[in-house]
Amino acid sequence: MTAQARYNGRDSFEEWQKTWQLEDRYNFRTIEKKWQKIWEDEKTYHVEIDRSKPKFYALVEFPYPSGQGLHVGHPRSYTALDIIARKKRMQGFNVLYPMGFDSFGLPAENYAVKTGIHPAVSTAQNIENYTRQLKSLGFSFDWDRAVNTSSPEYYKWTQWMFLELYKHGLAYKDKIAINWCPACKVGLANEEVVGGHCERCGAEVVRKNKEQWMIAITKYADRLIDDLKDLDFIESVKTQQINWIGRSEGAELDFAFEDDKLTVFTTRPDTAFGVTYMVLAPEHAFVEKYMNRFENQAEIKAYIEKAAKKSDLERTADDSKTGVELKGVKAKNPYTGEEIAVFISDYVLTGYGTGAIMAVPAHDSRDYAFAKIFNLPIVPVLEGGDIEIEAFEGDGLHINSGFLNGLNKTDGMNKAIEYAVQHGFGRPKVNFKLRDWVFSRQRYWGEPIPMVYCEKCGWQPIDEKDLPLKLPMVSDFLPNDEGESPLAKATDWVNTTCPKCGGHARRETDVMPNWAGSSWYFLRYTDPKNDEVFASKEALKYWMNVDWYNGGMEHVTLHLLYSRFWHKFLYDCGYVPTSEPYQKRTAHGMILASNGEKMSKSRGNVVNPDEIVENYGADTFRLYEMFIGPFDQAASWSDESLMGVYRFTSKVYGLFKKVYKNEDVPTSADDLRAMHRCILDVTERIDQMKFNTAVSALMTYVNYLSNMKMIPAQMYEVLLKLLSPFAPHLAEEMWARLGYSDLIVLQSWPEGDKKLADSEVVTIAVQINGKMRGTIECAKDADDETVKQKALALDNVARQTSQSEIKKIIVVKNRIVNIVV
RNA sequence: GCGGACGUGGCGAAAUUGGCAGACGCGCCAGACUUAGGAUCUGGUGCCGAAAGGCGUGCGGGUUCAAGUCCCUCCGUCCGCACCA
Repeated sequence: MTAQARYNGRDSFEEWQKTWQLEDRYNFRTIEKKWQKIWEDEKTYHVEIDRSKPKFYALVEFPYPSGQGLHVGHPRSYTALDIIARKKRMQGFNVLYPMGFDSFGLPAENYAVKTGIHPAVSTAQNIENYTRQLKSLGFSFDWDRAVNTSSPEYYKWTQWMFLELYKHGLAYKDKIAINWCPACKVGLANEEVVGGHCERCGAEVVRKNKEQWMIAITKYADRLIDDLKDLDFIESVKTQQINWIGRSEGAELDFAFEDDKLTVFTTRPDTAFGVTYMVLAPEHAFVEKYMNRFENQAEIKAYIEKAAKKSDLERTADDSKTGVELKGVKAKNPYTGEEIAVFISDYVLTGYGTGAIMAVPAHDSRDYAFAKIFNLPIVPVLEGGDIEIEAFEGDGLHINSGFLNGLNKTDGMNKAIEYAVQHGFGRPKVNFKLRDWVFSRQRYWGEPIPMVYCEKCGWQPIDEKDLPLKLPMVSDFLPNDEGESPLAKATDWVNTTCPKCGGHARRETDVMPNWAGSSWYFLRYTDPKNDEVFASKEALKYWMNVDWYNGGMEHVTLHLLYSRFWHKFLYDCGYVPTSEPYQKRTAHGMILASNGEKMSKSRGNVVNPDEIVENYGADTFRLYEMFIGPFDQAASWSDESLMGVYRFTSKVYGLFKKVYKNEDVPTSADDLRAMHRCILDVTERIDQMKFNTAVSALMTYVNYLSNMKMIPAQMYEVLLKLLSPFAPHLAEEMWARLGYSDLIVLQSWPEGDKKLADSEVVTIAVQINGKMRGTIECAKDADDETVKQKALALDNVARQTSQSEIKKIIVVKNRIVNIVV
């Protein structure tokens, strides 16, 4: 149908008006369901590779389908990228905007323990419920591409990728002290320990030695930092990644210790002349090895035992330093030849550097605190600071430092390392806080690790053709106190044959962590049904990278780091075409309850999205979440503000009565200005994620239209197009009522004209000595002299300038005149 | 302790990045129409003041013709990390 068709055969406004009997209220319940069905039936948002168009891949973090259903926080992110996706579509891009479910995880398993309902059953129900809720909000997801990490078709490839990691030597088994949650009975990655407590249940985490599958993410540490510089990530995300990886450049130095070498890592080799003692972590190998040489063995053993019992939290919560001297032994400073005392103390960590330090109390606050307690010498080797008060950690010129004297920090460091290398007792060294990724979980509801253990052949990967290795059905989901996975009880499944020798072997009973499936899901979206490969080269080449990825700040250290690593590994193997998965990453703020607290079931302040959709409609809900405040900041829910947006949608609906054909195109300069201003503002603000002010711009425009007697059709059509990414159902409905038979979401995005958007007459503020005294109306870009004369002619100005001398007049074009007297 | 973000009406917030502070919305006040329903419409609304006018962006200072915006000191809030040598 063409534009002409819409007023067919009618020539008076009144007559035209009669053709649409508007209900008094905007009936969103019927309207929204109607359009959702049409979009679904017509597969409006389904995409395929189309080389005639530029592609755009918009991604949001897929949810864990919890039993509580969708949280009002989820749609904030989904709506934001839905708006971006819809706008890009209207701008001619081939847009991939997919959704799926990260469906392995602890809650489903805990629920199973409590109720006996199998995780597979509850997960399927929850996914169904989430899908219904998401569809009720009118997102433009391509549902044909939905993925589900707990389906065998999906985790087949997660397992396959694990095998690739194993074959490339990046997955290995190691007995290490892991973070153990005694309540969940599960090993946790460092990333899952928050302030010494289990991220999930809050119980205090203890250390426990266990054999675990590890992934050598540290091999990628440098690249994970360095490659950030070419990415369009918000600064806070980059900073968090960098801090988490924690690169420190320094040196390793060997100190003579008995007839052995005691190696330390330091970032300040320049302060080596100020070393007055050394400290080992209580777990350091030398303590055990040389125990019989120490004079105070009983005291040392008692200290080690005490330290072992302390959790990390206890160790760090108490920053008063404790320790024991290893009496009877000395170390030798390689720079000075001086003999120094050696201590053990739990302020030195076993897992970082070499587990031993050289202590420079004059220039390190921790060493300083320790030296004060144990009355050890404090020798300053840099000028500046006062060691009577505190350690001096700043820069200065070296003193008491032999050949380093007179050098500053940087020069001193270079020289000190150079000297150590020449004399064979040291070398430059880079250390990272990042540890290898603990990849085993003693749990049921996760991807089985496709490895078997044979007495003869050791750990063996299962054959690729046997993938997926399906998770067996069990009915008892409790791990035992030894921390063995529930899978250990499925003996039929556990006992198998060795792929190498054919003899008896046992399957790995630990499963993968939740982070595994989410490390590559964005790749699967490009080709979700493929059962030959995880995604075809063609699909990956066309769709990757993700152009814009939005998610929560809570995932920017863990998930983002893991998935970047995982992707880089696949890139190195030649399976994906790009070395980074996400070109742009943004983050949204949380939605809090009205009192500013987090929403939670226990607090009873949870807002249910279903109720909002039922009572106000999806469009109002979407608009409200965008209007609530700056997108990247936390915002509190408010029912009253929601009403304001509801009024707005009703107004848009009501305006239809005034749309009239004889005024098809706006002619007055004011009308044109209002329209083009709105186009430019909304367009720009969507790109910048300033959704709250984009909605404001729409409101301003609607207020303008409300004040018109009749609305030229084009002005209303532009409103609908600009509104359609935010409130797609309403826009679609009114578009259809205008007489169009094709969908508004397939129309092209309006072009704003900057010239028409600007006024020919500008209001210029007039100031005297920086204080506002009045305003004048001038033609746009009027020359300074005209503006000056007009300003001076103002009553208010004339009165004040007559009494004093004008020193200077500053004219800022189209903005302001400031008269200095 | 370290790192980051931030502090603007009664409230959520805007401010073209140095140029009329408070757009837009909530709430509130007044009026209209109605008085069966979170109603709708019109106008007003930073503070003090009857008015002229004055004062206003956490506090104090500075730069500038001009500061919410830039610089320095302090205070406060939130979020990360937390003995990483």
